[in-house]
Amino acid sequence: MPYPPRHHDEVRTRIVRGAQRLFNRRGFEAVSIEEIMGAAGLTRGGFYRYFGSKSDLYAEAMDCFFTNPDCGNRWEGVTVDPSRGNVGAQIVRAYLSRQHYQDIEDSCPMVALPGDVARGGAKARRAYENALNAMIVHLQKDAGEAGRPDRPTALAIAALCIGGMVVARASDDIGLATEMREAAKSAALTLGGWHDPGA
Amino acid sequence: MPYPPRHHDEVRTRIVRGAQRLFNRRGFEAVSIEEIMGAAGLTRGGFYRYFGSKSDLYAEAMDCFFTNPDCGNRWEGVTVDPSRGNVGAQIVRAYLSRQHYQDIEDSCPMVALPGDVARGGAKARRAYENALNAMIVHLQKDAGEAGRPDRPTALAIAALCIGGMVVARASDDIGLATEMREAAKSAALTLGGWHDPGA
DNA sequence: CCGAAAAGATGTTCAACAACATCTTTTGAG
DNA sequence: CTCAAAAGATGTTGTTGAACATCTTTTCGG
Repeated sequence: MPYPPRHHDEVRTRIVRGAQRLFNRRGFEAVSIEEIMGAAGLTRGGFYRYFGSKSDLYAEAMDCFFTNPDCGNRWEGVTVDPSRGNVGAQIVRAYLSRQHYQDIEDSCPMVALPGDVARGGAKARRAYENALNAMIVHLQKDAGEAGRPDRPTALAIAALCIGGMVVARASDDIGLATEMREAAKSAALTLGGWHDPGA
Repeated sequence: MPYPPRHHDEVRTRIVRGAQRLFNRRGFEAVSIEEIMGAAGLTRGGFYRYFGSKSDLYAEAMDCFFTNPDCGNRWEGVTVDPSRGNVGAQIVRAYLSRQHYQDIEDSCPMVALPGDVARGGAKARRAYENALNAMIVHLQKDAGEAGRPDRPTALAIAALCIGGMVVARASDDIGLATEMREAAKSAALTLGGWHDPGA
């Protein structure tokens, strides 16, 4: 069997990675299979050797750094370092950072795609849910002395992170968008019991 | 000039109303002009007598009950009554209600369309921003003795309302969705200084 | 170095859509 | 009652898409 067994997986992840960026930027409907394959350096024909349909790929594009450690969502220098403790606060700051706000293509899919997902099939919604659950787990993994937030609090923090960014991205005035990010960040840090050293 | 001058406006709002529902359910791209006009009882031809393009209509479909009192977003019996005081708490409860969660078509566009808007033109983003600003104003219109929330708090409450609902809608498990709505509701009420009488 | 299988490129089909042009109907003003 | 303007219906065009079939190229095992 020609081609090393790695090759198929390599190309496959290359397709998914490119598709993530395209979906993040333009949404599910507006992206064509031809573009997706083009981003991976291929032409449309081979697509169905890797995925049963566009929707199938979509669900896989929901992978984010909460579910997949090496997914590479780092948002320009904003990193989350588990060894530094207080993971929850780190996540909040990274999530609502200016970098994440600007970096549409490498955005967390939970921010960029919730509308499409809500309208999509169960498979996409399950993938979204996975990412969300993973985020909750991370938010509760607080190693600091502040104590872990309970589950309802962790859910509210997630809502603030995702909601704050969604709203900021949908606003035209960058001033309002910034205000929203900061307000959500501050509220989330307070909720978590993590002190808020301003911007 | 035949046709009473009212007629044009009547048909126009009929088109917008129908388009809102269609956009809420299926998003911008997936809805065709033919469907929009069909929902208004017309055929596609007349569309361009009312709107310059599909995008123009889209911006108008962002109208919600924060910007337009008689927009009719009432979510099945869940009403906001300014005379009953504590408007902020009423908004939070209505916004994160089961009814609003289920009533996709009559949903607040800020929940249903932020993704499309973020990807769309400046006109749509300005319309979204209008709705958001109007919501903030209402959230600060607290008439109770609890005192008005300050602006950052109002922004955070809005993020919780919109974000909580967005995430709930994108999740597959209705249990998680409910949990999220309740957690966001509780956190928002606490933030506002309004007591939280549970579900 | 050969050939089979995997990978990828190209072709086809059918359907949908936006935008606009043009034709037909409706309506109230005079 | 008439007619012109507004409203609405229908036709046209050019484009794009998903899905799948089929052809060509690449690659590595023997």
